[in-house]
Amino acid sequence: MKLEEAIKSVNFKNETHKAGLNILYTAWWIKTSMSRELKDFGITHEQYNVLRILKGKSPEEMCVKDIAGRMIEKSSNVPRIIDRLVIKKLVKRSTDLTDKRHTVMSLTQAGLTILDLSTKKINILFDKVIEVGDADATKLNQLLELVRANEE
Amino acid sequence: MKLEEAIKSVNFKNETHKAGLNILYTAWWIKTSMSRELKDFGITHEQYNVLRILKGKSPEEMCVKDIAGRMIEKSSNVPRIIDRLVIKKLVKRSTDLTDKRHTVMSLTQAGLTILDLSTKKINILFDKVIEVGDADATKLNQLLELVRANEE
DNA sequence: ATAAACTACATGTATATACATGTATTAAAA
DNA sequence: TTTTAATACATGTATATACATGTAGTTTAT
Repeated sequence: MKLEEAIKSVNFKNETHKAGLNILYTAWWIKTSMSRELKDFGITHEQYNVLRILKGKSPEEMCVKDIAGRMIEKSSNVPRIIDRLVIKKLVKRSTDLTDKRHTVMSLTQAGLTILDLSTKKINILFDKVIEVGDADATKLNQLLELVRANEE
Repeated sequence: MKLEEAIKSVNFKNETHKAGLNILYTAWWIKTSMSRELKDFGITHEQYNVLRILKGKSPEEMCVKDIAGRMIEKSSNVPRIIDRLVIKKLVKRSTDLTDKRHTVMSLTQAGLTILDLSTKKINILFDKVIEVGDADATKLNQLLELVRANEE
């Protein structure tokens, strides 16, 4: 669906304003698509993101700060997302004994299984549904970096 | 900041996967930038969005469904966002007498003032901070439509 | 060695997201 | 006309976002 239909608006101030809204809408679209795939596994896309980050360093343990630094949405409340993963026994949490301020996390076997299964679905989403082609994806990445070039 | 630094990741499955994460991260960046500008006015970017939508039809009143249909994030809970705008007296809410299922909203004078002032700040964000140029913005819009082309 | 500052995390509050369910009103069907 | 279905919205619950504050543990400075 074209942006114009999606938000029932035709008069954008200019192409840059439209691009801003288009990025916000497309991000919502991607998140919704991801959530739909993850629903069967009983995890949210934020919880999936944490599992994925943990696997990146696995079998090494990671502390909250390290995980937070890898989150896409920087204002995520990582301790609380982990609370839910611990309840579902997908993540193990313990205190680092060399520095007791650190809480360290690692995937459980169940967490690894859920992650592998759900990643298959997410990969289909990114490879089959989002069909932009390599050259266009590269161009898109360049343009998005340009959008954020003037860091606040 | 490059995506790689922002999420401390270098191994993306492919350019399309990277583009997906890049869209999510850039959307977070834009929302955060908007929220910072809106903070002085005591409104969130979702509340700003509703005010902007109301102005689009002003002085005509709009019902919840019409507003919801114009929201960027389709799963927004419009009645509750409006609750907060009504408390701040930025929006007036009443029941449509021709169909009492409809709740109709319109901007108050205060709402209009807040909207005009905050829009000045938001426009600076989109015109000065997000400096992509018209041709690049047009290309970006094309590529984002391509990302969403396979509607689920 | 003790106080002060810093760090990492937990927790609290307000708002938003995502989705399910309840309720009043209107329209349609039997 | 009475029942049934549909519509529009309000409300409830779990989770997440955004941000402030509290607290335990560690480091630094005196």
